[in-house]
Amino acid sequence: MTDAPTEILHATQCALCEHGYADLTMQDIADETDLSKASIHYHYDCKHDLLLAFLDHLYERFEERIDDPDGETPAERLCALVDSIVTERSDAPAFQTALLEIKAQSPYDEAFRERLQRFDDAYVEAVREIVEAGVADGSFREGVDPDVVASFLATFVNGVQTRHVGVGHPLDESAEAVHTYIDETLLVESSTGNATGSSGGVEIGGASE
Amino acid sequence: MTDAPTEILHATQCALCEHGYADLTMQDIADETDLSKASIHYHYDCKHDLLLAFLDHLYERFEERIDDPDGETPAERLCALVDSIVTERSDAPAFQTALLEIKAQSPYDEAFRERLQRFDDAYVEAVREIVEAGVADGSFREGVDPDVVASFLATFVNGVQTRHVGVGHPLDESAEAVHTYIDETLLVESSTGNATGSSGGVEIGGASE
DNA sequence: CTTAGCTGACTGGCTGGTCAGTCAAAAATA
DNA sequence: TATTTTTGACTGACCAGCCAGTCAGCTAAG
Repeated sequence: MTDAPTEILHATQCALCEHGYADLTMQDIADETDLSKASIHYHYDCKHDLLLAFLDHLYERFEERIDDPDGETPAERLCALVDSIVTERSDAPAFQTALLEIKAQSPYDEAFRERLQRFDDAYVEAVREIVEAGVADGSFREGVDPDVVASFLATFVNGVQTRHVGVGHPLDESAEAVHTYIDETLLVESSTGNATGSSGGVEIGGASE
Repeated sequence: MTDAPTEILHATQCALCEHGYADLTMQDIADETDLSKASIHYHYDCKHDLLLAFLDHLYERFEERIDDPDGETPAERLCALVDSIVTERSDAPAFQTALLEIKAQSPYDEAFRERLQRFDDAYVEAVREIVEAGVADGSFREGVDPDVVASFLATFVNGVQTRHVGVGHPLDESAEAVHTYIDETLLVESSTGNATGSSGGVEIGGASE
């Protein structure tokens, strides 16, 4: 049994997946717990505070997830880092949608923006370090600028999520596109081998749920 | 003076910029017109119908805008097409935000999704044609697949908007990143000359007075 | 007894949508 | 032409439902 505040944060995630951010009510969250709506107000002063706490909670898990991605070579690690966001997870689709809703609210909310900035900064930095390692290591081209590539990939990954949520563009197609980008633009061209040890031969048209 | 329905659509855009999608009320829209809230219900049965009509209205302007972009060479035209969405305009930031809010609602609304799909399809197709022309024309590498590149750029452009709205990532930096991508990945490497002249662009919802 | 945790019942504000009725202009009628 | 009727555009007032947040009070543990 976890303590109430943590249980509420967990319930918030469930409720977000089921109802989305826009339609999220305190009652929805309460319904995912053994507590009443009033109890949630006992632990978190207002809805806004709860959401901020939730984002902070989420960031901690995010940080762990992107820290030290799987893979031997920088190319593999870079792909793993991209996939960690792009690849579909069990509860992902609905949750990604809710996150995009929150992103879209960030201009109206300084505190949200600040939190999202942390996610972005952490991700860009993680990518940058790997690219930097790849260049030092000799597996990436000499010309590549880690800062530029990191920002480019971060932007692209944002696009993957948005386009997936917005028009249902399949994630695996996007994933393959990034892998191709990494192989062709970043890697020094030795053999045509792709160090991209990702899902072999994914093709277009996977009907995503 | 325009007719009432058109005036209401215009008012919808203004209200969206001022209040965002999430906080948009029928009263907000009415306040941007000489009409009352009830009058808007006279012309559009419900809020949802009005929003759909607004998206249709927007699509018409979007189609015209991306049709036949400025530029002599395919590379120039491609950059113009990218810039037409990426480049900032006076009232753009707020409106881009509202559009992202709508995108984030698309999973909950079949009709929205259908409209957004049209935007995406039209844009991808416009890019594809230009890339195809570039390959035929010899200015782009032989290996490039117009479909893949078009989808890649469409995804990236989505990311540009999302990252701009979500964490305030500067648009011009993104624009430069795409230009670099086009120069280095698409263009056959003759002289390092970049045909990439960034032009004053337009985008999804240029509010014409 | 005190207090932390919790709750049902309630409130106040907001918002989409309705409705009876106003009004001017077009259409019909004499 | 003069008068009446119809109709399209519009409106203020109102309603029903929803939801964040409040509060007095309950209970069990220390």
